Amino acid sequence: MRLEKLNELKAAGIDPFGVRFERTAGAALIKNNYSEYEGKTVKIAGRIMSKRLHGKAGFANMQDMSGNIQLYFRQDDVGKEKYELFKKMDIGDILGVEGEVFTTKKGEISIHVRDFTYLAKSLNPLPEKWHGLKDVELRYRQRYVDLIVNPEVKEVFIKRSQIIKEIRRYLDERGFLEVETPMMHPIAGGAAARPFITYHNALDMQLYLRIAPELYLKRLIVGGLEKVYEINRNFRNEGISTKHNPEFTMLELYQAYADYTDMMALTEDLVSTVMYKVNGTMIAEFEGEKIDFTPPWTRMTMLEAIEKYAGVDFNKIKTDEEARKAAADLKIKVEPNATRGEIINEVFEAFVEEKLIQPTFIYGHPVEISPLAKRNKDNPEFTDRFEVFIMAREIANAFSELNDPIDQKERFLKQMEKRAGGDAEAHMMDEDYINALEYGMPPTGGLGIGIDRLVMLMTGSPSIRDVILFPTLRPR
RNA sequence: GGGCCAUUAGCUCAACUGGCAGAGCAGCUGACUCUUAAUCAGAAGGUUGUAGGUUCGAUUCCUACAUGGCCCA
Repeated sequence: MRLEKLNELKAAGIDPFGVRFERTAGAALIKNNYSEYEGKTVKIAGRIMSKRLHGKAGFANMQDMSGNIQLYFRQDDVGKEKYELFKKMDIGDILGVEGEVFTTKKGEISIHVRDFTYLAKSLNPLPEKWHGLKDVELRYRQRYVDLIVNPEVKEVFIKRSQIIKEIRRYLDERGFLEVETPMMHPIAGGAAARPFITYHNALDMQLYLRIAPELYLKRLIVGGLEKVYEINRNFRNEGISTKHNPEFTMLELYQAYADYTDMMALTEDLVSTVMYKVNGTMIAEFEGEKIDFTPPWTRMTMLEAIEKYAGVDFNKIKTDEEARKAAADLKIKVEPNATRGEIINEVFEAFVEEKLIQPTFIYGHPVEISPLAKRNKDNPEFTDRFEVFIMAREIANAFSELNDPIDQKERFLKQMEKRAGGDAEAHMMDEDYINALEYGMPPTGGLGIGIDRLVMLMTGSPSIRDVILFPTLRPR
C-alpha cells in the first residue's frame, strides 16, 4: 500500500527521500522560548506522529529529538497540490516544514505551515499511538521503533550518555588519563569468568575477547602512567538475566601510590557526584525502594556482614573443616574440598547480598577469591579489597593491587590448580603480567564500576536490557 | 541447566466449559477550514508462533519444538 504511495509521489515528481534540510529551530526550543519565537518563521524537521484532518485544513504532530510540536496546515496557505500531498501523508513520514510560530485557540503552541518538503517516506506503519510498543521482545529487536514511539526509552539512553560523560569529566578533572587497551587477549585475565573465544587467521592463533582490562591497565601503571582509566566493553560467556548481558560496559581505573581506602573515598564521591549532576537529587527510586546516595556510605567487613545477616562469627571458625561444617549448618552446598575463604564467600552470597539495599561497602575479602588483591598486613588470609552493593547488586569492586610478583605467581598457580580441577572461571597464568610486576609496580589502588548497573539504578530501570540499546538476543 | 507463564490482524488487547475469531488504533474510501485519543459514514484486514495428536469439531485439551518474560541454580 505504502509502496503505491511512494510510486505516486515519484510519479508526481516528488523525491520521497529528500536531501539536506537546514533547520532554524527545534520543537522544545520553540516551546521553551515561545515569546522569542511567536510570529517568527522557522524551519523544523521531524517525523509525523499523528494527523487530524478537517476537510481543507488539518493538524499533525511532528516529533524531533527534542520533543513534539503541532503543525497546522491549510489549503489556502499551502495550495491545493501541497494540501493533497499532506492528506496523503502517512504517520511515520519525515518532513521538513517552514512556517510561523503561533498559538491555537485551544492554547497549543504550533507551526502555521507555509511549505514543506518530503525528507523520507515511511513504508512501515508505526505501532499504536497511545499504547505504544509494549512487546518487550519487539522493543529490543527493533529498538529503532521503540525509540520512536516510547519517549521514556529515549530519556533513559540520553541519561546513560550523561552519566558516562560526567564520569569522564570527573576523572579527567582529577588528572586521570583515558586509555584504550586490547579487546582481544591471548590470555583472558582480570576476572573470574568464562571468555568468548575467537581466532586470528594470519597469526594462526586463538584469542579471547577480554573479560576485563585489569592486567593491561596495571601494566600501564608499571609503565609510569600513574592515573589511568578505561570505559569500555567486557565480554563474559555466561548466562543472560536482568542483571547480566554477555557484553557490558565497565569503568576501570588505577591510581599509583593509593590503596583501597582511597578507592572507597573516590567511589563514594564519584558516584554521588554523578548521581546529583544527572538527577539533581541524591535519592533514586528503584523497585519501590528509595536509595540514598549521600555519602558516607555504610562500611562493613565481609565477616561483620555475615555475622549480622547469617548469625555466624567466622572469626571463631579457624579451619577449613570447621567452615565446611558451618556451611552445612546453614544448608549451603559447597565443594567437599572448599576452603574457609571460599565458604565465607558462599555464605556472603547466600545470606548477605540480598539484604544490601542502600549503598554499602563490604571490605576484607578472603584471599582465595581475590587472586589480584594485596593481602591485609595484619591478617594475610584476607585482602585489602571492597565491593559496593546497592539494591542487592554488585556495583563496584576495588582493591589495593597486589604488586609482589612472587606472591602473584603463587596466586596464579593456585588458580591453575582450580582450573585443572574443572573450574572454568579460575584465572589463567599470565607470565608477561608477572614479568611486568618484576619491573616493579608502585602500590596502587584499582577500581571497577559496572556502568550498566549504575545506569539501571540512576534511571530506575529494572532490567539491564533497558539500559543497553541492542541487548544480546537469539536471532529470529 | 530446571520450574512457571506468554505467543491471536501492522500495534494494543478480547473470545465463557471445545462450537461460525472480535474490538480499538493504524491503513483504505468519503464528509468536515482551530483539532489534539478530533468527529461522522463505509469497506477491508487472520495458516490464532511451528509441527504433530485427541475430537464430528481445537485459539481453547495433550506432546514436541521455536522465541521471549519471570523465578531458581
